[in-house]
Amino acid sequence: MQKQRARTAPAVKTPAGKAPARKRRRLQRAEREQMIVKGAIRFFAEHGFKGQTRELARRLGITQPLLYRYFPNKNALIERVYEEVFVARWNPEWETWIADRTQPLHARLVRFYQDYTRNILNYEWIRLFLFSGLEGLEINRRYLRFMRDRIWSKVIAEIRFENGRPSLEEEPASETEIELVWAVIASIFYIGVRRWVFGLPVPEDLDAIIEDKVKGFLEGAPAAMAAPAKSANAPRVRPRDL
Amino acid sequence: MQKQRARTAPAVKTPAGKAPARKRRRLQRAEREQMIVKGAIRFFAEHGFKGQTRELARRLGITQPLLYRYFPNKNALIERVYEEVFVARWNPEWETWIADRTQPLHARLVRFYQDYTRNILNYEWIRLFLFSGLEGLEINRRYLRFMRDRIWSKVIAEIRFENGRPSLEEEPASETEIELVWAVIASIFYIGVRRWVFGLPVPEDLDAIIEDKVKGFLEGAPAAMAAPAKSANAPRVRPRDL
DNA sequence: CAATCTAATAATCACTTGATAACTTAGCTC
DNA sequence: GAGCTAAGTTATCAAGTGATTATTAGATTG
Repeated sequence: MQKQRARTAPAVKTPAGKAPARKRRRLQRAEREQMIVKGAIRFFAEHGFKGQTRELARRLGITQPLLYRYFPNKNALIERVYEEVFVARWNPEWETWIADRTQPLHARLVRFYQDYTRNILNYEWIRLFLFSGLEGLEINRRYLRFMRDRIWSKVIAEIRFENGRPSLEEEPASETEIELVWAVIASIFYIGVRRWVFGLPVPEDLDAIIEDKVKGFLEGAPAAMAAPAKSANAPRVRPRDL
Repeated sequence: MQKQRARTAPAVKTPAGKAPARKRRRLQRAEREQMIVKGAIRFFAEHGFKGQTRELARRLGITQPLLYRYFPNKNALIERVYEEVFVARWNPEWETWIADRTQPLHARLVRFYQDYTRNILNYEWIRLFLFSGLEGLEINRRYLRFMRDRIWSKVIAEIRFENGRPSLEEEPASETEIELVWAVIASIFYIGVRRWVFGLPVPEDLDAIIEDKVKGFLEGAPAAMAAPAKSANAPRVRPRDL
């Protein structure tokens, strides 16, 4: 709670020719909005969500209050950024591809992983995802849950099917299985972290890397999954502090 | 440049019994300093370096100006946090262990990687390292350079020696070699990211995982390194946007 | 080309936030 | 236990920062 000082109408009077008077460019509402969102995505990916609205406006070449004509507050703009990057870029066909049993599993997975990689392996996605994770934001958890429910479970189901093992309804996914499926994306994600967080050089031919990973995955995973999970049900401890 | 208003001495007069008057606990200078540093490490690991000094002070149970009796400004405190986490925790023996040819290479590497993992796989290190990377801070780059020069190069040198290949003086480390050495730590680091950034469960037995990774590394790396680097000298492109 | 609509700006508010200066007092010394 | 030293607090500054209000002006319409 903070006391609201009674706002006395300030009676603005332009001091007749003083400020540099920026040339005012008038855009269609939808067009300007899109421009703001696009700029905000880049801006927040660079500076995190604590980046300042004034600085964002400056980079967009507009005044800061204009942002508030398009979004009620800063948080609404941030929400929109998430929507645009994590939700709108989600390809619903991924689930279809993975489950399409007219194709060999290897081909399905390579197709999915390659397309998914194109989706997330860019400056904006990687950094925004990290920022949202570091702040413990709900969007981040939601995305990870979604990924697990929609993608990983399907991948596991298909591998089980391929190897004549029980369905997920009969036997829920083990930690080992989830772990193995995670590992593929993890290594791809980490390429992005190295590139856009640590500024390190990264390998060139992503498609080839993904094909390698999927190959290794399909060679090793089924056996590991079928095994009675030597450490899968072992207690999970915390390495150190907390 | 910002104009400095001439500070008129405000002649503070305590309003004789008004504030809740916190019980003042007086510590030795060194003791208080250590307490502040320790609290700051945790605090900045949670909130990033944009976390506010007032909030930090509140969590320490002290007043905010007291911080400025120990550090000239916020940045000095941040520098100290880095010093404490990234520099002071560096174990100079690591380099010795790796190069100690009285021991088998496998044992040396397992010993190093396990100890190094204990060093970095904790809430504070992982998150502070990410925050510093996201902000593009010099400490981050410096650490990575240091790691490459002091550790990776030695690991590569030892593997070369083990396999009767030319020394690093005769033939500088290839991208492939660096890539392979990186991969081991990368997968360990990523366990920390999953745990302390994304809040996901992680495998329990780190020592076993590391032993596996080192084993895999020593089985695969020498051959891959010796190969004429099929993609090592290939141009490195950027996946998408920038 | 004047009327009208609304995108865009200028001015400013209320609160935040790193930092400083003046004042207070815990606790040690003799 | 008076006096002193320095650890700690109170009050406050000035620039920063999200948000609001009143005004200006670019484009479209008839």
